[in-house]
Amino acid sequence: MAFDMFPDLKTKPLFRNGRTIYSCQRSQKIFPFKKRKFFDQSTLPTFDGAFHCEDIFNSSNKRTNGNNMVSATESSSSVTSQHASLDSRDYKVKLSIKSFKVPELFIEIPTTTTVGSLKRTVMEAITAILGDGLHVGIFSKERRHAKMMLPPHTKNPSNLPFSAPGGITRHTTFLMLQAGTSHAFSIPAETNFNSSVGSDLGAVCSLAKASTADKMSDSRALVPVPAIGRGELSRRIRRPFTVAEVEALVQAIERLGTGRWRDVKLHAFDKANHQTHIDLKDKWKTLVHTARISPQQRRVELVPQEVLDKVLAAQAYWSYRRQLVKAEV
DNA sequence: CTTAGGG
DNA sequence: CCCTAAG
Repeated sequence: MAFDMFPDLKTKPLFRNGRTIYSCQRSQKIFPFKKRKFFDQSTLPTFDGAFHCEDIFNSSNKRTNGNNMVSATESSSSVTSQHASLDSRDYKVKLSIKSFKVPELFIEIPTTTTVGSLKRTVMEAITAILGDGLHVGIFSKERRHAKMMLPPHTKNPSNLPFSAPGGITRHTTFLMLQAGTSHAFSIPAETNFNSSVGSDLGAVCSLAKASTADKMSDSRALVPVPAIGRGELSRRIRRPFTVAEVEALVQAIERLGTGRWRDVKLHAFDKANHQTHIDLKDKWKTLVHTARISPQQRRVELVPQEVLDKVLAAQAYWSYRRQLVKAEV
């Protein structure tokens, strides 16, 4: 069986199964990535840095000609191919590729790399190598570890290197290549540990973040990627609200109500805090939503239930007041 | 520039 | 978080 890294684009798509097709629509914007859910739906149950795919030609389609030959790369990957039937007319193929690796890919990554820019950087590097013939998409799956498995008595683990109340955010970036057939490889990517603490007062101060992203500082740059020159496309780095910030927000809303986000920002948050009044508004929106859904539907309990109760109460109160005001007019 | 909502 | 129509 012939192996070809990137089969002809004109050949029939190998994976017609809806669950194994990864279409990378890059019609408008490549980012933001909101496909996270895509991976969470157990789409890739065995995707632990490895790649797995399979396709079985329906036995009814017996007269399959050679165009549907299964092809895959053999570069440092283990491929297992098995014919379900010895009958040549009954052409069934089950292909499984695990541990697909791309050797020798060095990418310069600036020390201040964020997950977002890292995806962009990798994207550009890949496209630079492969050219325009392939569609390249990068998806990231992130996990949040709210519980750091600390001893019960360790209330405030401020002695730990990275002990953000919200836990450590871990990112894993997957690269999906598509060209008739789907190849994929993954790279572990970790950057940006955000750390911030809030005081007991209303004001919230943010500490300098600890960045650990210069692991590749001395890596050979196979593909020179401009570290700058794409500022317009970059997003702000994602900095999840800490519990302290949420509490400060809730207190401010209780006092000022919803709809005065600028004041909320001014009163409850330190001037230097990175969260803008828009962020506060957005956060309140998600807080209300979180408070309304059942605890089971929430992911890791970042915000204490007690605080969420206050959210609901405040939201109900100010929502009611708004109705009154509107009615009086 | 701030709000308010959808993206 | 971003984008933006409306105040």
